[in-house]
Amino acid sequence: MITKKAEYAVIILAELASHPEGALVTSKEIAEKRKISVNLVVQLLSLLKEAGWTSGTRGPAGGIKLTADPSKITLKDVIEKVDGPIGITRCLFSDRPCGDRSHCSLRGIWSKAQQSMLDVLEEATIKELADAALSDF
Amino acid sequence: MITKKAEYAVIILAELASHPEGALVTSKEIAEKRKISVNLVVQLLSLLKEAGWTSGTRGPAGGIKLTADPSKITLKDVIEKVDGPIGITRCLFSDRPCGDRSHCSLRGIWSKAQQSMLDVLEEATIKELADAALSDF
DNA sequence: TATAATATAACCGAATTAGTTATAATTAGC
DNA sequence: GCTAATTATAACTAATTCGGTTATATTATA
Repeated sequence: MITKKAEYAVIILAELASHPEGALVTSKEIAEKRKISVNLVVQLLSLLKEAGWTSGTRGPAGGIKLTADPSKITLKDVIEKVDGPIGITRCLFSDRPCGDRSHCSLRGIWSKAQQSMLDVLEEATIKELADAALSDF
Repeated sequence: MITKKAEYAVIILAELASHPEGALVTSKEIAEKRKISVNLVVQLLSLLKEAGWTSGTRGPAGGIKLTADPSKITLKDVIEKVDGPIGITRCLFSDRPCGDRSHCSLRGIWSKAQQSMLDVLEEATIKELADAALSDF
């Protein structure tokens, strides 16, 4: 399952993307507005920074800003960064069919189902979400 | 994630469907052929029976047989029976957006991604799998 | 009556998840 | 320089889930 942390990370990025480019937003502001524990926001920002999507300035008047183009960050990217590789079944975490078989029909179905899901998550970007979110609140 | 138990259940049904209609197959045979612990096979058969897909005859010369049309059992059915309701995010287990909002764009994306996956799993049947599996071994 | 088989429930250790706590580093303003 | 605000990072924890086992009862054959 896609974890809540991954979902929060998406929300945090969308929140950042909804501010003017380069604007600094504090963890606390994000946490309060999106109703996420400040601790979690801070923890997740660490990952987002590592991925090269955000950068922070410390001290009073500090905050976080986006450093990547939100139209280039897909939901799949964010999920993989936070949760690690995506797999709807344990089978798909291996790079070959189990046992010593060369082919497995079931694996083919899992793979197709997962790819179908990933297609949607690869098409959806943080920017789209940030734009749409304006009408959500 | 789709659990191994759900995956095993699918395999067990496919194995049963690969035998002549009405033929009795023992848990032990299934377990050995598909490399699943006998205990697990037995445990899962209990669920499959509950779903109305199989029935067993006890005693020596007993076994399990399919009682449902394998072309009517979809992978989604099996997964839901074993794992319970499917949800790729926690959000989708609730029947409304979180908070007191009437709309949530992110939820819409999760929903679309999940449905896309379910479309594949709803289209795939035990019969198809059983037929294809002949070439897998 | 012994044995082979299904049926059902309870249990268990390990991993994962969601979230917290603790602590360090940096910077602005007084 | 000191204090407070803020990011940065790591370690920890309680609760849940997962994969699998164990135990016991029931049924049917020979």
